[in-house]
Amino acid sequence: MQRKPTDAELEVLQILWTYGPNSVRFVNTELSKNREVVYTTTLKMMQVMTEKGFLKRDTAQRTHLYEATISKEMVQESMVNKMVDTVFQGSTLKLVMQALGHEKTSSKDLEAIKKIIHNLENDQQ
Amino acid sequence: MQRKPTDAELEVLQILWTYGPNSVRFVNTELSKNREVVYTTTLKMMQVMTEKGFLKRDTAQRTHLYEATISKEMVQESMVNKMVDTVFQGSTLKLVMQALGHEKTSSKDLEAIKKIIHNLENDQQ
DNA sequence: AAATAAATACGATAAACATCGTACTAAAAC
DNA sequence: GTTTTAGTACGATGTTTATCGTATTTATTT
Repeated sequence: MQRKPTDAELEVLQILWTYGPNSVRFVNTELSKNREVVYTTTLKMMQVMTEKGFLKRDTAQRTHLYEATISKEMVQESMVNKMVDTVFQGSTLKLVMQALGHEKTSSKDLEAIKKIIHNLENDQQ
Repeated sequence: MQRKPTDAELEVLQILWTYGPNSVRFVNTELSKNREVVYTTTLKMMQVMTEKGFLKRDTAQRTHLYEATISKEMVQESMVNKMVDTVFQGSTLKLVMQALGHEKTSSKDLEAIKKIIHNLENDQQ
């Protein structure tokens, strides 16, 4: 991943991650649920994203199908790492504290996190 | 906070958050430890950041002093929230899982997180 | 006071982003 | 077989970002 995706590009990726390979029309319709976008704007963006290597496309049919080439997990990881570095002084703990402290985390989620910690602690020995 | 700070602006903020109000010279020297930056580039950036409202400056002396007007906590919170929304489907849990799963979190940090969870669980009742 | 150093002000520029209009092309509908 | 619809291609534009050079001003040194 040379450049990181921009905010607008993340919106496109999010849709393709959720629904799988799809047409420009589909992505544009999804995007339009949040904000106004002209069809050719979405088209151009997805073409640029293909040049950048974020997407690949299947041109077999008249309606081209685009697919994300970078995984959600990769992007999540690189974004988390970058954020930890730039605003949390390299401390994952601080990030987690922020995330838990300012959100109303459900007790079900808290339980899940406890389980993860439990597993990590066992692994580390 | 109208616009969010760019990556380069975050570097400047980070320095001012850490060392408090300081001169362009100081910030530029700090930045230069990581990468090459010409003095006037840093100057211009800090002037722009002042226009944007990210910094304020004291021009009483010939050497102006710049200070961050947005707190680290505010930026941290807005960045975490944005990230949760854009790449974690609104789930703080997923973010925390990512953060804990892919970093080597020390057992001391894990203990700290357990304490936070404990406190949250008590608060919620 | 003249020369040097250190600061700010300002404008120019190149690249990246986001947006959209127009032109063209292929399929579908009539 | 025309007309209408739905798609891609491509270029233009305005804005933001990051960068830096030059000019100017103020302080310090000699």
